[in-house]
Amino acid sequence: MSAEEKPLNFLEQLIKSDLEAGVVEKVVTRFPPEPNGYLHIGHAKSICLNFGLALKFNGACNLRFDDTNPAKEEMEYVEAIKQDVSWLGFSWDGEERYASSYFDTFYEWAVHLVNTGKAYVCDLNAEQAREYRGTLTEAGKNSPFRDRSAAENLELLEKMKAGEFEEGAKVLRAKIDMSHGNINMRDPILYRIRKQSHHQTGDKWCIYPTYDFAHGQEDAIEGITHSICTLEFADHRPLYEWFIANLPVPAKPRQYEFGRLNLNYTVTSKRKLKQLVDENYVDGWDDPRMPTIAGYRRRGYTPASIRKFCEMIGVTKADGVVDVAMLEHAIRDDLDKNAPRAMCVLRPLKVVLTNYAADKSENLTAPGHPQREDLPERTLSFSNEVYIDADDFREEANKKYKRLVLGKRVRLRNAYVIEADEAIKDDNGNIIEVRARVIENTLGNKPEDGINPKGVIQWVDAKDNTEFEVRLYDRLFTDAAPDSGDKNFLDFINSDSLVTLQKCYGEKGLAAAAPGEVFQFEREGYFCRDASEKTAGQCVFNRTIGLKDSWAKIENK
RNA sequence: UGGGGUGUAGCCAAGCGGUAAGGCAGCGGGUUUUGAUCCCGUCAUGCGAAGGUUCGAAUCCUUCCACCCCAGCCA
Repeated sequence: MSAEEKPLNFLEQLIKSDLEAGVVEKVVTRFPPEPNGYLHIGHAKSICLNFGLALKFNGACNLRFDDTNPAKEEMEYVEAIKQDVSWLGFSWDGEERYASSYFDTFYEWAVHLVNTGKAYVCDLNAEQAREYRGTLTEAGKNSPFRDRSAAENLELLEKMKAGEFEEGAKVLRAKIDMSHGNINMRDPILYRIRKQSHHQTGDKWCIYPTYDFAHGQEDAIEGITHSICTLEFADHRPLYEWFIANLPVPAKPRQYEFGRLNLNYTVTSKRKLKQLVDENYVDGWDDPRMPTIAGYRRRGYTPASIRKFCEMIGVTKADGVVDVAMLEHAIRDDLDKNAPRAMCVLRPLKVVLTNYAADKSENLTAPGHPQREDLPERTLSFSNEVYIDADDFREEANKKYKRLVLGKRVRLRNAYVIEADEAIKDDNGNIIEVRARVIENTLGNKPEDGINPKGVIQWVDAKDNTEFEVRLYDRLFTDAAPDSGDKNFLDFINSDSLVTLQKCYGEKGLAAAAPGEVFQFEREGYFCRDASEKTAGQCVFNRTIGLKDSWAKIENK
């Protein structure tokens, strides 16, 4: 289905009709992360949505840090977030924005609410406030401080701002309705006292606005037309609208909600991801097993594959769980089309070719990609000793096994057909070497005797190759829903999620692989030269994803 | 017993009163010097359930059921 045939999602339909009806002249969206952690695949969905909408409808999308809580936020995260959004391929409109740069305006607007009798300073502590708030089914009751005069409220607010009260001693609240069915409307908190310095504003403030008192106003200031957030904020929409209606804001943005992404076998909660990092279950936010943008990048996922995935899953208000196989399909599809091919032997088994001169060697050529003539050919060296994968040889096997078997033939990919004569074993009976013969004139030709090999395997010259480390990654969790119900996600960490293989042999051209470059190691999968500083000076390849393996299904039957 | 939201195949998802798109996964087959890719075929008499309106309902109405979110001075 072409792009123009693809049906519009509900937000695209909405924007299209808003544009046609003249409700807005130009669509402006925003991606508003809080800089309290690294971006993950769920954020990628939001990024693709917000930036994608702007692109599709010729609008603009801002990057805005929703930095209203200095206790949790750090500069490290704002830098990482900027890098990740850029890496995904999007450009925000102008400079990045910060909620904190509007703090003066927010304060003026708080004063405005106080002056219009719509906000008051409340002395209830957190516990008391909870009691007064009521429950989901019972109305709350008015705070005893609800009826302070505007003058008194103003004086107290100024003292809060001046740092004259301790944290938690007072808050500024909107005066709405303590019996409202929507708890967000029961006199929500606008400002709290936090005597902490902020990564952007330093020590200028000791009171900070809450999300509710900030978000819609940020949108209004920036001229956001469609403020898109996840479903759990739908309950906040009436409050969002209340502020827009009761404040002298320069525009009237509208909030819309969509269903956040859930992926099976994956945890996407910043808190839990942070725990995995802090407690060393993984090697940092960019560990290739992490569902973070940084993790996928290090793993070898391409920006295009992540964008494709986000397009595939769609945007709706239904909260479902997407099969991680969809993400895997997206990256396989991209890499199959674009990654240059190479050969690598993960578990080397030496094969000595007894009828090939021991002092001879030759250079063979192989296509860079079976379907892409634009990718350069590569040169493979060949000699009388090659490595093949230990899994590709058996002393005996049934007809389904299409690799090297004693007395049988196999094609060495891009090279000759060989026939195995003998398996050499050590004292424990382990096969340590195979002796085989090259079948004459089979480079590019079938055997002249008509006995064709059943299969093709990869190999590497044992005398001229590149040696490196390979890290095989698998899903981080063994359970499809590791954080559902009362489960503890840490109980389901896959102990085999990282298998490190030393002394893997790849064709010699791989020595020139650039950090971050991805190859298909034929018959194995896609592998990315690690680009992390953690492995600087070493040659390490991370497995992005294996090839689809129908043999595994046959074998496991 | 409150408020908000959602139910279309194993999963994601079109559908907007005219007779169930597409993708992922699966299954069967073909091509192949990658057990990959690619190609072909297959996969909902059924749209949470029951009633109703209509010539005609996944779409409209009624009732019911299930699931998700909300009682941070987090976002």
